[in-house]
Amino acid sequence: MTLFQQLENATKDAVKSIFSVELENVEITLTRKDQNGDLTIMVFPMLRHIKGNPAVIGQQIGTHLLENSSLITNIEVIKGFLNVKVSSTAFLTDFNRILSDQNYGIKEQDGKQPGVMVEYSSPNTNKPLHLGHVRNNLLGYSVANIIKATGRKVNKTQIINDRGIHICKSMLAWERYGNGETPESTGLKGDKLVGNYYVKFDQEYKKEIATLISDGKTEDEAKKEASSLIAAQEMLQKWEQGDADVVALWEKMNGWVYKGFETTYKNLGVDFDSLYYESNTYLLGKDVVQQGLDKGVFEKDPDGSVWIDLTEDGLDRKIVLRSDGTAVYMTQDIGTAIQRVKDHDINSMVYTVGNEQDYHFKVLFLILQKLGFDWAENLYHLSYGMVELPSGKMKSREGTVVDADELMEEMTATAKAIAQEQGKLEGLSETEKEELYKLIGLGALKYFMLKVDPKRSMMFDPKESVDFQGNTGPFIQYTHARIKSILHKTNFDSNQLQSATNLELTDKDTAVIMCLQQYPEMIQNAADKYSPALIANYVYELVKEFNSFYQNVPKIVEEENADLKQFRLLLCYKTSAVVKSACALLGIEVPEQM
RNA sequence: GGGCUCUUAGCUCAGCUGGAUAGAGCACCUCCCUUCUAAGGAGGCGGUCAAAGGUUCGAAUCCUUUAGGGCUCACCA
Repeated sequence: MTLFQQLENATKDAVKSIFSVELENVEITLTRKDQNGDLTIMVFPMLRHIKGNPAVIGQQIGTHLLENSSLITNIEVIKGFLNVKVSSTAFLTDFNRILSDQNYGIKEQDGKQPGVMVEYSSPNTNKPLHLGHVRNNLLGYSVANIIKATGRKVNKTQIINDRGIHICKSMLAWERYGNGETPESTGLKGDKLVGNYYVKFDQEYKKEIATLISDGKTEDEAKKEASSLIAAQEMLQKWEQGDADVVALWEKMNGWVYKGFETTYKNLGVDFDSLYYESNTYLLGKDVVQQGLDKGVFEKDPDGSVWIDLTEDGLDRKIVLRSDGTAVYMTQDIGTAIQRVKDHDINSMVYTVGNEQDYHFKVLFLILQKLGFDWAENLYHLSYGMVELPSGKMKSREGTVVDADELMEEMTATAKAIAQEQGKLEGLSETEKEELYKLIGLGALKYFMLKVDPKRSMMFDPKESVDFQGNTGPFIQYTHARIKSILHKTNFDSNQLQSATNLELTDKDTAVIMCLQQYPEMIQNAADKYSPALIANYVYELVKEFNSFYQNVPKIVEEENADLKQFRLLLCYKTSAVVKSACALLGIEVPEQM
């Protein structure tokens, strides 16, 4: 039981014996730093059940607590705030509770409840991954970790958009304008090579349009009649008919792309438990449409197209099947969702997709609910805002896209430059240094992306790259390394955990313990809100608290009071463990030294 | 035009279910490296929480309206 819970129970008992009132819950917060005390009991909310002056009530409760509980040693009432000073014994007991838990805050999977599927990344195979994918991947991966930490099974997945006219465009350009280049022959990453041909297609297509227009065609006509576009459309038809040559080319080029993506994912530190390909799923969902018609959820128009009318739910009328009987995006997503529940032991899904699709997912979830799937109420759209650049939005046509691979390289280079400039990391081997630069550069990038509330659009300035000071990944990594250094230099052995008793703890000591205490709650909170930002900002707070402690408390190593020294080393030990664990949830590695 | 969403310090962002005098970092100014790692710490400057109403003991937080930004309203995905 946490200190909060203990104090809550004690307060309930106090209220019961003084006022004969049973409170459902008591609101307790950390005491403001400029006030005396550690915890604050809110009296105001009790006024609904207890009539009287809040200050007087607070005083009565406080006095009762002092007399009947060993939890606190002092009280101070200001208006409706009852500030209490927690006894050292209570702190120590609580600290021991935290210490004894090896994986503090992380729950074991019980395997009883069905799992959660978390989808993220979901790239197209005609373009390399960019900054937007980076935010998507980091969010999805982190949320998966956080949900896992609450004890649920998680299946990470991505749906790969590997078919369609855009894929045929790069295939056509490779055939028509290339000389049989391969990743091997060019030394390019496969996704980059294919992406280049997608750009090439667009360039040639535009040239054709210009020529046609100068020949007297209108712009619309030119766009439709350009030979490269027509050829791409024919290629798509051939693909759908299973034409051997087209399929072989498609497989070859997609294979290059997957290899390239694999490298990017590996560098980014994300992975997947299952994969879905749109080429396998794009026909799914059509059978469900018939079920929906039978149930009266959908309606058929005279031209044969099928719709769902959501006007009563405040939404629009939405098509689910074209008049020619082919599937639309929505149909596929319905089918894929059902398929996933069949394929895996899950009853919940998280879709990490940009907020431009908010409406789509609202409709999708509503349709699945109306179709009567019991898991449909456990679907969540992890919607995130755009990543904006100082120059404005990213536009592939204007070449303002920030490439994921280049970005990671730049971050690593920045880490290297700063480290060398400041003479850090001396005494390490070259390979060790290079690994650390990468670890720090990526830590900076990840933390920067994750500390922002997912739903908000965020500003990313590649020029200034990312700061290494203040609320940043490297600061957190750095603090962890320092703690490790302390433990190392004092030959601290975590296997011989012994907590001292009867210590005079300073405010700095208790501040760190208080912060540590909130870790499990933060994880649960972050999982409920699908927000790694909560964890990120929590770690920062903890690390900041620790740094303040570290510089203002007499040097731990030279502490004369043996018990106090032991206690503070334990505090260091647990802080580093929690920092490491929280960073793991964010997908950020922490170094032992830096 | 309809719907969704965002607006907090010069800049980038926190602020968990409403709680005390709104918090960090960057930038700017003062201090602190013979000190377990200065990628650090202590302090200063900086706010009408977009605006106006409302709800109540109490509102950055909830409701309404307004302004501004973003997204979205395809037989595209």
